[in-house]
Amino acid sequence: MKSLPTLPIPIDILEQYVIKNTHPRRVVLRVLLVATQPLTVEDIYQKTIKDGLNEVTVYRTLNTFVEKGIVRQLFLDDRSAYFEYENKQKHHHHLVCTNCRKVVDFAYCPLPSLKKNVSTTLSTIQKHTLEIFGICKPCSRVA
Amino acid sequence: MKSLPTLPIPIDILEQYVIKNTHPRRVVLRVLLVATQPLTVEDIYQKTIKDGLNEVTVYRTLNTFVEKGIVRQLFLDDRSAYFEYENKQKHHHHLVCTNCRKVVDFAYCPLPSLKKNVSTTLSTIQKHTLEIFGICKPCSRVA
DNA sequence: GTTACTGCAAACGTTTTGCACCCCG
DNA sequence: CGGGGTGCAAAACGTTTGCAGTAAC
Repeated sequence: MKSLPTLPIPIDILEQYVIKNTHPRRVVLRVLLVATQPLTVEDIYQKTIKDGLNEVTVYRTLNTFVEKGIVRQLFLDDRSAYFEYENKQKHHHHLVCTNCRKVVDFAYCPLPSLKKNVSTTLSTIQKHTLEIFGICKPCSRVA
Repeated sequence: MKSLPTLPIPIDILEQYVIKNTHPRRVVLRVLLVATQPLTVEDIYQKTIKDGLNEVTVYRTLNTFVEKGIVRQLFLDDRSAYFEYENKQKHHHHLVCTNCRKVVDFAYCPLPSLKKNVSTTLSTIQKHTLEIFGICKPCSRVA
């Protein structure tokens, strides 16, 4: 039987990245830590209303986290941004069902084999995206 | 001396995709055909004002083109969408300079080697993104 | 005690919508 | 001539900003 991985503790993360340990930051971080897929600001805000958070504070908190490298911001063919806790241990990309919006992590990354080719144009690589969109198995059975 | 590739003619494309041949559509298509990199709606609108186009019409025209598969819509870590003429002959991805916003096409595509792996989750692949962001050589020399 | 964070209201840039008119096929 | 396309104004949406009050260190 596989043991569950221990989740990091919000306060420890805030301390580690040397940013003030405030209520909104602990709450947003907790939401992201337990999330099983990337969340929009609206998703996160809805889960934090009961803790008294303001939507603008969620935006500002997420921007701070992204700047500090605690959280990764993604764009999934939407008008809205998605956020996920940046787990440096397992870099990954995403498979997205365009029907039910379910997002599944995808371990393969092509970047290492591209670096040489890219370097003729870009002298520094900052980030990259690889997302694959389609219809997931459950959704294709229904349709 | 390399001969320039012949550009498709807007009217022919509109006919081929069976949509009404109107002034705004010909103008927007012409702009996309001669573009050397993906353009935002604002970019396109600016180039079509002199032809009397309305910004809303540019939006609607582009949405129609995307639905018909004439044009590809991309998201480049921005709040705004980018559009490029869908040249089915040469599928490609993008290298984006985060400093000067220059976008360069990138021929390599990892999808073929991923298909098998993806298929355990997605029964149909509709589209995919691969964009690499960094600092281009000219920009890195200045900084 | 300072500095940085938060909440509120208001502004912002991008995109969509409702409706009357117009033009392509 | 009918149905789809267009222009205009206005709304909707996601996100950012200014400012006064508050909390963390």
